[in-house]
This record gives sequence, C-alpha cells and structure tokens, in this order.
Amino acid sequence: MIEVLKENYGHLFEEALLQEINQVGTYKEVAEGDYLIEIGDYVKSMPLLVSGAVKILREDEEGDELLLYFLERGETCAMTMQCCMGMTKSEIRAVAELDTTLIMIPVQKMSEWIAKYSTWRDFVFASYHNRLNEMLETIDRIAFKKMDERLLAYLKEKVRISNDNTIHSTHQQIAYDLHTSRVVISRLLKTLENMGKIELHRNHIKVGKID
Amino acid sequence: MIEVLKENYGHLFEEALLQEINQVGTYKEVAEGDYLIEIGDYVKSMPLLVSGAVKILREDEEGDELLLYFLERGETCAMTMQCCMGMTKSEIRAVAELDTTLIMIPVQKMSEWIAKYSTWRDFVFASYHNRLNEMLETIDRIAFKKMDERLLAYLKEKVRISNDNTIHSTHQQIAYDLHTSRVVISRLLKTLENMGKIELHRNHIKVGKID
DNA sequence: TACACTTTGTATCAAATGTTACATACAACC
DNA sequence: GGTTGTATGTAACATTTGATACAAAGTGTA
Repeated sequence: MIEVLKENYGHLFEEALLQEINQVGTYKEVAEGDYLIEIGDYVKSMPLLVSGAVKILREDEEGDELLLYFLERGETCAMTMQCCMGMTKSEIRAVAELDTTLIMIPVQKMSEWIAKYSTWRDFVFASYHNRLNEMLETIDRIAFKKMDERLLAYLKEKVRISNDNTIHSTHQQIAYDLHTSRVVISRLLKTLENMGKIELHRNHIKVGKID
Repeated sequence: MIEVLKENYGHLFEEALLQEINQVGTYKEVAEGDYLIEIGDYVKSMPLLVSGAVKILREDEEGDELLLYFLERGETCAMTMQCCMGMTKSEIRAVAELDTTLIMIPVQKMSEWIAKYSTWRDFVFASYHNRLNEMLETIDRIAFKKMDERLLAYLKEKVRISNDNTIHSTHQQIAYDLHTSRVVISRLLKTLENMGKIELHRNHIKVGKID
C-alpha cells in the first residue's frame, strides 16, 4: 500500500505520517454504485481517496435526494471527519460514482495525528476549506441557476470526473441527483440535443466538446 | 475586556488563552446594518461574537443576494477563518443583524494558537463543524422547501435571534434575504396573515406564538 | 394642506417547473 | 417471434414563482 500512498499523498504528508497511515490504514476497493456511507450511520473510519470518485448526497424527510458534490483522488470527506470526531450520525450518503479505491483510517487516529503532525492538520483544514467551498458552489447552483444550466453543469462535471464524454446514466438517475422529475430532465435533455450540445441514446448520453 | 471574554468564552478556553486573547484582541461595537465584511475583502482579523447577531450573505454575478445563516454569541465565522488562513478573498458578505459586540483576533494568531492551545483547536474544529451543518440546513431549505415554508422559517429565526416577536423589516428586505421578489413576499405574508400566523403592519411584522 | 417618498396590496400575465398519462422504442429472455 | 420490463418522447395541464404595472395607504416635510 505504501507505493499508492506515496504516489497520491506523498506530496502532502511527511514520511513518518505516511508510515503510520501505512500501518493502521486499510486498503479498500469498491465498485461503481456501492454505498460507502448511509444516512444515520455511525462512521468508524475516514476515507482517503486513491482513485475513482464518490458522490455525496443529501436526503430530505420524504426521501428526495440531492447531489451535493463529488470527491476525487487526494480528497477526503469533511462531513465524515465531523462524524468521526463528534461521534454523531452521518448527515449524508456516500455512493461510489466510479470504481474506487480508498485507504480507510480508523477514527481514533484522526485527532491523535492532528496534535502530532502539522501536515495532517493542514490536510484536515484544507479539507474543511474545500468542502465549505463546494457547499457554497452547490448553494449557488440551486439558488441562482435554473434547471437547464444546472443540468448542463452536471453533465460536464460527470464528463470531467469520469474522463469519458459518454455518460452512462438514465434520465431518471439524473433526475434523482438534481432533485427534479424524469420528465423535466427528458425535456431539457431534448432541448440540449436540439441545440447540438449532446447526443441522446438509450442508457447513455454523449456530451459534445466542452466549451 | 477580560470580563466579557470570560463570561462568553470562559467555558471554552483555558486561562492562558483567555489572557492572550485579552492582550491581542480588540473590542469592537457595530450597529445594526453595519457591514463587517464585503465580498472580495481580504480579511485581516477573525471575529468572536460577544453579543448580538451577524447575518452571512452570498451574492451571485448579477448581484442577487441569499441569506446563508446567522452567527450568534459564542460563535465565529468559519468562512472568515478560511480567508485568514489561506489569505484569499472573502466569498461572503457579513452584515450586523442587530447591534453587536465582537472581539477581533489578528489573523496570525489563528494558526499559532492551533498548535499551542488544544481548546482553541477544538473551537476552530467545532466552528467548521457548525458552519458545515448550517450550510447543509441552508441547502435543505432552498432545495427541498417551497417559498412559503422558507418564509415562515425565516420569520421564526428572526424572532428567535432578536428575542422579539416583532420583526422590523420591510417586505423588500425579506425578499433580498430569501432571493425572491417583493411581490412574492407580500403575497405569501398576506396568506400567512389570513391563516392567523402573523400580523402585518407598516415596517414591522408581528409573529404569533411559535408552534 | 400639499407634496414627495416609501411601503404595501393586488391584478394580470409570463415563465419555469412539476404531475399525470400514455405511446413508442429498445433490450432481454422465454 | 412474442412477452415483459425498462427507458424515452411528448402532450396536456396544474402549480409555483417571477415580472410589470398601478393603486392605495402611511410618513415626513415644506
């Protein structure tokens, strides 16, 4: 595990910390679609992403979902850190967006390392920082943008994250992420197709060059 | 200043830290409506709220506003901490919601104290934690709730924060905070009045018992 | 009092989004 | 090939929200 660790986190963490992570961390592979964290879970370990991507979702009382943001290589989940430190239930759901590999760190090490390693402390703060900014962007999108713009931004983000300009989702799945109905998504996708921005096929969408 | 400090933060911070805050912090009083931070500002000090309340706003490219959350006694602004630590521009606007007193801490102390005082570290983490949760709640409201529910929640929050069941705002001001138009607010307020939940008057709104 | 200004009420219309219903197309499997 | 289930296209309509316009009421002031 030490090689992947150094490759992905070598520039962030000091040698001693990398060694400790290597000792207490466990390597984990999950397949696209796997649930990593469910709302209400007590989280006992913190994930460091090595490859792939994880989507973080919020749910309301009625069970309606909303995509908050994606986690990528070199990132961790600030919401999870909170749960770890405070021993509270998870407020969010984490689902593998792609086949993903992670290193899982036991909760107890979190605060221990914060006192011990300045690079870890910096990493934790940077994660909070990034997450707050992602949340701000999420708020911008849902508060200030209309659904057509949100949809296009969503498609582009999917393309960027998977590094594949064909998106393998159904209209229904997209509707869940954007918290709207399938009919609305079909309607807007058709408009985007007529504008020449995308091509629609069964079970996949080809996105044109990102401009 | 040491008395107000101990009264408001004595249970959080160790004695030595309180003394340091007393030395380097400056006491500041602002009046309702004063701007504390403007979008794009480089923030050089971090505020600890002693009394009153501060509202945190987001703005989009067109200048449309949206209330994110309120800060209260004993709290600080995580968004500001980020700016301090990263020396980046503020992404938000902070406006005094009530007459407010604060203690301003110079930026440099932030990270110094994080290494030095575990109680400060805990406070900073707790602030991030709280802010992330507030952001989640904000997202819940704008994504999952309709304007009438959002308005009612807003009114109740105003009542709670000011400890006064009469809200001294115009419909236009409310519309800015909720990022909608004055006409929509007037319409919904009138509906709430007809339901017996509030009383409308010029320049103020009386909110009925919170149920 | 007369005037200007701000605030609120309301009507009308437009746009965006949500809902329901149903037809069609495609894929998988017997 | 026929059946079944899933995915998509589309029409028709309801609801929510936004935009414009204007009237009415309150406030302050010359």
